[in-house]
Amino acid sequence: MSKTADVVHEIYDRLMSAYGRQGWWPGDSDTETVVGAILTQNTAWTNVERALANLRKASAVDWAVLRDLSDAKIAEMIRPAGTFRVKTLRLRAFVSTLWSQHAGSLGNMLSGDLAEVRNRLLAIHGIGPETADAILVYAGHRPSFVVDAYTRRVLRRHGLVTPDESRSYEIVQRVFHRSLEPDAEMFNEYHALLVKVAKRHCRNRATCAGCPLVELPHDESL
DNA sequence: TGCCAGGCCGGGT
DNA sequence: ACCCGGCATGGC
Repeated sequence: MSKTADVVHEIYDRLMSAYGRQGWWPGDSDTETVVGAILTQNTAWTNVERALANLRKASAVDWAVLRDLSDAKIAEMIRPAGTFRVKTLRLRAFVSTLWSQHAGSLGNMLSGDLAEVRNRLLAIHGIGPETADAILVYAGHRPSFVVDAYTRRVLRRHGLVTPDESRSYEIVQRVFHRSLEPDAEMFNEYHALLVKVAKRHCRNRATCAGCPLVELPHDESL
């Protein structure tokens, strides 16, 4: 048992004890989860919710409906999410691939060999590593750890990766994959908990106090 | 008021 | 292999 794995487990246990289950995207359809994953790229979640509300009102959280909607209509509805022209094209690319390669079935698209499914997602214009993993975990219920800026920061701060290593998505993800059992439900919670703790405590030095991880060995300068 | 949010792409080094 | 500018709304 490596020391790294112990710390990775310890962090999870502490965050879960402090905050409990986050239950990200619990009642939403997998379809809405995918749309949300694309809309939330570099965007505050409150803005994504407005966009999703517009789509719901138009019954557009549906692959066939989205397929038949014009770019202009989609752009208008998702406008509150920001970068809406770009995201319209990204949704279009996803819908297009879903129909051309998977008969419009998300379940079909997300089943099969995990590495292959992930590579297929990455091949879609606008789906990068984080969005692909978010789709896999939160919509596909597959164990592929989501790495974001918060994740990198926590690993860095607690000495699980060097600042240099923390820039590599691959390296950061590997820390989790080598330390944890491949459990989609746990990966779901772990990522959500990291976002939670970082938002509360990592904004600046002053908010560090009270962090559930403050008693673990760490370097505040990171 | 500026900076940032649950990134990604394309072009340049 | 990295680094950077662009994308754009709403909240603090």
